[in-house]
Amino acid sequence: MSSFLSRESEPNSRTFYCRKEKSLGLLCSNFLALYNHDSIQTIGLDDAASKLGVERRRIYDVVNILESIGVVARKGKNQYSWKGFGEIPRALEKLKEEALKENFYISGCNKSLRVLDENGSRGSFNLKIDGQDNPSESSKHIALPFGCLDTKREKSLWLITQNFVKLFLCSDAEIITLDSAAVALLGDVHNSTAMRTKVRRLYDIANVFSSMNLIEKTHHPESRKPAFRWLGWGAKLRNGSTTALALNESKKRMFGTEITNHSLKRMKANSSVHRKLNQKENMAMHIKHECVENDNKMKQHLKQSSRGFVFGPFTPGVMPTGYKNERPVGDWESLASTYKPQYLNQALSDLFAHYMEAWKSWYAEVAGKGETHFSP
DNA sequence: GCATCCCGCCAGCCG
DNA sequence: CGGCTGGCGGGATGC
Repeated sequence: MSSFLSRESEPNSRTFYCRKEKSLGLLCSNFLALYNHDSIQTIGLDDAASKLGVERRRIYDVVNILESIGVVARKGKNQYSWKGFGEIPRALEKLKEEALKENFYISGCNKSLRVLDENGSRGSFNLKIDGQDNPSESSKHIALPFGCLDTKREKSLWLITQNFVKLFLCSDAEIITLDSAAVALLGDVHNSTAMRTKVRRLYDIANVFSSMNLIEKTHHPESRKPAFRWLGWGAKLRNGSTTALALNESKKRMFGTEITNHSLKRMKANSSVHRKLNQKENMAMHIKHECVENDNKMKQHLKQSSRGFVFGPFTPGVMPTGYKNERPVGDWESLASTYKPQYLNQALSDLFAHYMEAWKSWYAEVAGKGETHFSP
């Protein structure tokens, strides 16, 4: 049953490793929330890693994927610049164009996915992302001598991501399984090791894309196999109320709560308690908390989060003026009070309240940004 | 069991 | 040589 609830005994001596809490998708959401501000110009990888409470290695993953759709751009060593979501449509457009030029196509939705290039030597596409407002940076991504370009680049997360997107963009079938994508991007179905590796990467990519609601997980109609459906970027923005990020805002894991992540290895027990909510307790619009580590500390952090403590993406410093305006957040309040009682304990409810608050300010900002500016 | 995919080793590259 | 990058796949977790 509630096997996840580790409430009982040692309130402070055991922890459970919770994988979800550390997913790339969540990390991505947090990353985006943290840097999605006009004021953000440069993103330092170290900064990101420490603010989000993860190893630098993970930041590379996120950043590489984001870069492939234009959200960030590599500036130099250790530095990326924030381009913003506005770049996404452009980047997608560009990818689509490229895909068409490259004879990038797939046929059918579940089988015989195929990617071709002019010479039949798969993978030697001529991909470049930037272009528009990234003049001299064009080659920055590949700081490699020409010789080893293909091999290295061919396998980069960046390229895989772009090709993955192309698959969707050039496909009528909106649903693609990772296996078929892997086959398409690899060509060599016989190399099972390579396949496995490719699929692993695709999972990573799918994760962050899911967190941005660029794609969504489903099942293939016939094969019943797990698969992904392309949602694209435009749809959600128009939808007014929900943005990809908005949905995920609430899933914040506790990146930024220094105590965890870095040292918390799976299997390893340390001094934190951790709870997981029942799935049923999700509130409407997909908001759900995942695992909550370290209730007590968490609680404290939440309380003081309006002071100096860096609560991941919700750092006060990042959201300077609180709510710029009162927009359609009213319902959130009622929703909040509606759902709050369901939470098991005070900490969670606090946490929830915090989320609501953070979400509101975030929402206000985004809403204000999208259309008319209320305050300059 | 199989689908997922975190984690960190370690190999290139760069300054 | 040390630091930055990031491919890669072992093996734990989730369902």
